[in-house]
Amino acid sequence: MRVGELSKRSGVPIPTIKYYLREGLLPAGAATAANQADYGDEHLRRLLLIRALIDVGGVSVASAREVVTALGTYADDPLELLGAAQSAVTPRHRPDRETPEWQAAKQRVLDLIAARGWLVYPLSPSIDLVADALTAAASLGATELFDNLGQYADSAASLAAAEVRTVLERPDPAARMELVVLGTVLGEALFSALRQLAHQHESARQIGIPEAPPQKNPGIAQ
Amino acid sequence: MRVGELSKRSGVPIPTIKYYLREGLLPAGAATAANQADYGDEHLRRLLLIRALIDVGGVSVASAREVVTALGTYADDPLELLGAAQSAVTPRHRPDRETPEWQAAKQRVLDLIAARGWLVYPLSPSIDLVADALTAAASLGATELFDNLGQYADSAASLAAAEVRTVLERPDPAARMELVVLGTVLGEALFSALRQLAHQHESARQIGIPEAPPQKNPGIAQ
DNA sequence: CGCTTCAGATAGTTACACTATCCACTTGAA
DNA sequence: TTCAAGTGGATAGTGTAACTATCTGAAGCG
Repeated sequence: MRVGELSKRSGVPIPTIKYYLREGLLPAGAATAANQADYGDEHLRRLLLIRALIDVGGVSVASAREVVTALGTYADDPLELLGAAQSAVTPRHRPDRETPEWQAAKQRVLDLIAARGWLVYPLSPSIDLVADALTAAASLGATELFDNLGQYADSAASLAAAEVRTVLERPDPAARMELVVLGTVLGEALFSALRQLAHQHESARQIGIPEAPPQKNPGIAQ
Repeated sequence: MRVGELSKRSGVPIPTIKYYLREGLLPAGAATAANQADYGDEHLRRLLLIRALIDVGGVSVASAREVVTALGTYADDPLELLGAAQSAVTPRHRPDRETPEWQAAKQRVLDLIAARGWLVYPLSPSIDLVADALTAAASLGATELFDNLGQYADSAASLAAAEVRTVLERPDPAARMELVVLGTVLGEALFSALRQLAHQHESARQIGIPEAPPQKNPGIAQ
């Protein structure tokens, strides 16, 4: 197929496809003439993956490129791919990490990891992100928010266990690697939205519903 | 205090503080002369909140403004504030939501909500975000990732229940409202980082550790 | 008195993610 | 066979976001 059809089938505008080609997110098609190229189903699939990362996962174009590059580079090493996908998705940090408060928060995270016997890369940026959140909460006097850090860790662990199990059930290795990436990125988007809905429900339940919702058709679901 | 000290105590550069003042994220100080103003602890606190939202929560400046505005507007209505904070944090959507596949995904989400008796705003953007993730996974043939959507919902519910309980334990209403916002934004950042760590652990455990990690000092924690 | 700092205003910068044109070819239906 | 529509590749332009820099005239302060 040529760009026009690729565009129609993926829903991505032609100029954007060209942009992704330039940026190296999408491999070039097979050239059939000086100004003609042929794209296959793998291009369509790659394009859908890119759009899932960018639109649903909120990943930047640069990070998406790193992810798809890692998909090629670590085609047989799920652990490396997971690390690459995670660090690509991890935002650039701004917080000040030199303060003693931050160091204490990081130590708390390391203790949590050690207490649970978690096997993680000690240099993983995720550790610092947890410390960032703890430090920010503490600086605003909201330490009680994360008093039960253990419960967060337990929930995370049980979700992760189920996801990894699902991924490993895939027989085809190439498809399995794609699932690693999708689980990392889409799983986060999905869970965070579900968490918001659960917040709404629990707030309404524990506070009571003081007044009718402000929208048209104001009924509460179920 | 004057800007210089506000800057030193918060770690935010003076030009950035001025920018936040211009953009209405930070209220102006009390004017003491034509070109002098006085800032208090509430300005410092507000500044720390803004930086927590932006740096740790990854919220845009525009969304941060909406959140702090909502903090003032809904000073006595936690449910409204929660809704405002959630929609401020929710990213703008790109995916195509007109396809029958997406409609089916949305129906699945609505069924899940109904089955659990969750009390949520039927028009909440979070519902659409869940449908987006489901649709993206389906378009790439990864439906098995979210076969156990129920488990995600259960985890989200138990986390949310604990957080809402923590927030309601705060006696001071103003401080409680700040906790609503912090719980929404920081809680997400924290959980998503913990989830990544849990993924590392579970992957290593279920796959086995094929080789030494690539970093210097390559030991695995604990 | 003189050096620093300040508030407020305006203008400039960098990064990002596209989007638009242009050109010299192909393609494919009439 | 013709010729509009489409194409690959290159280059340039757009709009937004989040700062960052500079300027001006007026305090603050030792």
